[in-house]
Amino acid sequence: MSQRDFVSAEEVAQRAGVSRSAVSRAFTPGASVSEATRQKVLQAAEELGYQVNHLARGLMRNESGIVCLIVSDVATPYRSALLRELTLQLQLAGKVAMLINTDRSDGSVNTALQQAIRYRADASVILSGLPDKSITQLCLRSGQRLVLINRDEDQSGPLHINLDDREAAARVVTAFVRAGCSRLAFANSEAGTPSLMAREEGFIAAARDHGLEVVVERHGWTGYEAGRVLAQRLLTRKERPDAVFCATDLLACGFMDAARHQFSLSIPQQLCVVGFDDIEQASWSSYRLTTFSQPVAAIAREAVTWLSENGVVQGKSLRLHSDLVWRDSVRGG
Amino acid sequence: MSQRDFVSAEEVAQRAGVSRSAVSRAFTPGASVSEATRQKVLQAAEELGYQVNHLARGLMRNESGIVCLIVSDVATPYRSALLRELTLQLQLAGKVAMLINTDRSDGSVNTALQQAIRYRADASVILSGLPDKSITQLCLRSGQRLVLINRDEDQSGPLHINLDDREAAARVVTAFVRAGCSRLAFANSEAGTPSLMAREEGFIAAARDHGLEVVVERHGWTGYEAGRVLAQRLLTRKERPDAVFCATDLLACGFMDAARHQFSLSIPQQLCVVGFDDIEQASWSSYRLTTFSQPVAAIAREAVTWLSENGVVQGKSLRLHSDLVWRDSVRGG
DNA sequence: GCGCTTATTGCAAGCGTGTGCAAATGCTGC
DNA sequence: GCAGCATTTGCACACGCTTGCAATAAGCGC
Repeated sequence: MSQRDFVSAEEVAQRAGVSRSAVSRAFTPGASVSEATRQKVLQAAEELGYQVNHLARGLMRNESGIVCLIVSDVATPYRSALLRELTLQLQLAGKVAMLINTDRSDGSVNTALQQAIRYRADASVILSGLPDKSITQLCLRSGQRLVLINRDEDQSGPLHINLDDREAAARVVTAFVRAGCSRLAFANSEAGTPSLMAREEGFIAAARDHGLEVVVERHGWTGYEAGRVLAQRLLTRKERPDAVFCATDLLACGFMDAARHQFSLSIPQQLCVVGFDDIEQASWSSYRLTTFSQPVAAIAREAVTWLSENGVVQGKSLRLHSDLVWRDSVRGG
Repeated sequence: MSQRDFVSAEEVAQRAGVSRSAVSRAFTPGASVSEATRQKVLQAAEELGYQVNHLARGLMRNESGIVCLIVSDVATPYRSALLRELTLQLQLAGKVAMLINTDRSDGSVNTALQQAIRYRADASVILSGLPDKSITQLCLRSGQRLVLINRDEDQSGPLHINLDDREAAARVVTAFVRAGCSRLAFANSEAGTPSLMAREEGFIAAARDHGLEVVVERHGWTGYEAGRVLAQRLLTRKERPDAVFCATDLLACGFMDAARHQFSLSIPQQLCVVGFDDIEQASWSSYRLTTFSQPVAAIAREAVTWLSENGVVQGKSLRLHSDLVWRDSVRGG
């Protein structure tokens, strides 16, 4: 262990010629200190470079100020956008984000939550995977709040934030039929996330309402490469689809690239494509993808306000709306 | 404040019928406990859902296990890739990442570092911006380690990790002349980051060695949109460049899209483009961009091993090599 | 059983902070 | 000057953990 020597409140107190409690109070909003000593303390602190020890404060207050963000595939555009928004909002609310990267194994979310408990995080936000019920129970019992984003699976304690995936999928169908498409396809990943499945099911159901069948393919883990493979599969069918809804923009990008460069199809003339997430790349002029925007800012805002409410809060379930942003990958926008 | 009630070592001790110290030792690798009591403790802990309080442990051990990652523009492909690698390596090393989002204002890195101090982070890794020397001094004096990635600016305490930007830039020049290009341009952002400037200067210098002039344009903050603007500026010159080195892949993507869709230029026939970072999009078939790979994994590994060495460490400066990955945006790869 | 060494155990102090409580200080009106 | 009050201040304990130290238990050769 290296030499660690942070300046403590004691030293500040001595320099300012006051008691240690005065120092503590000077850094506690709303505490009973005269302006005079407050200034003395603040100056001494400034000179010494004192910063309140949040480990100790957290220990006393039983409130660490830490919020744990549990997420896999951080490097993915949608995930990182949500992450940015969350950290931003958290900082604005005076909290700080602890980032835990999970892989796709079941246990990894559990260990992440245990880590959150060890650091006595005020709350955890889960963006990927699903923890065992026993662990969530432990969290709630310990007084740790939980936010589940796009994880469905209603439990009673946590805050659930979901999108209107099914309705969105229905809107895609009407867009496709309005564009004159009839051979619909859905390109999904094998991840089987609730929100992805909701899009798939919603799409199939809405198509059926229009008397249309849907060809579904699933492959890989919601990335660009998977999109290419799905294109390979779907575009080589004898009845080639003329409209495909991709569960994700990343899939859509891969799909479009394969469709154009490998199958020489022109979009939207020969093939209409819709994605989901509205990642930055969807707006790039090589894609100009029609897609649904994830209301990341709203999600983050809802999450942060809920978890910084004081008093005992109860879980609730929010369903946010995702706008269809029209670009050029569907005819007749 | 909500009801917070985590289970403490005391309760575990009671249930296991041992003293509180025994519990502590059972969770401390290498401590002196008999296997029998260790098992008793572990079982009781399991039953109660006990997790060691790392706030308290950090307070005692003077070592929080927290490493602070300070970064702006998290949602950017290169940044998020580096972030992923860092969090991964940190977790492997038994540390946990605290993520602080900075904006581009000068003070924001400073406040971020203060936050790091407040949580008594074992170390901070700075991916964006540059802290005031007074703050870095405070960190080092307090025994907090500092890693600066691609920030140049040699100070003595921290670990510096940089790339061979100048050499890389020189390699681009030779690639361009080998492709028969003669009207070189450099597309940069206004950010003025040391590494970006090193690429610019290296490029100009190497071009001069070949008797070539370079047209330089700078705009915006290293994003796709800025790339489009730069294309606008550079491709409307009477002497239109036939080879452009973009300081960043993101710039390059914007540049390529504008060049193709707006100026109807074909790449690499009429225009050669090289980027930097090797973000995922660079490999997408709409771009197939020749670029330099950032050795993110190596960067993260170096950073984490350095900051988890024990004993007092001294700063050092590492310069890593970035490979040129050849794709199709330059003739004659 | 005894003396010896060695592995375990419990006690208690301490890490840096917040906060209730009582003492002290300042202020007002007379 | 003094009583009466509101505001400030310091003391001391608590938070949950680690760890040095002394005490106890265990093991061993005789």
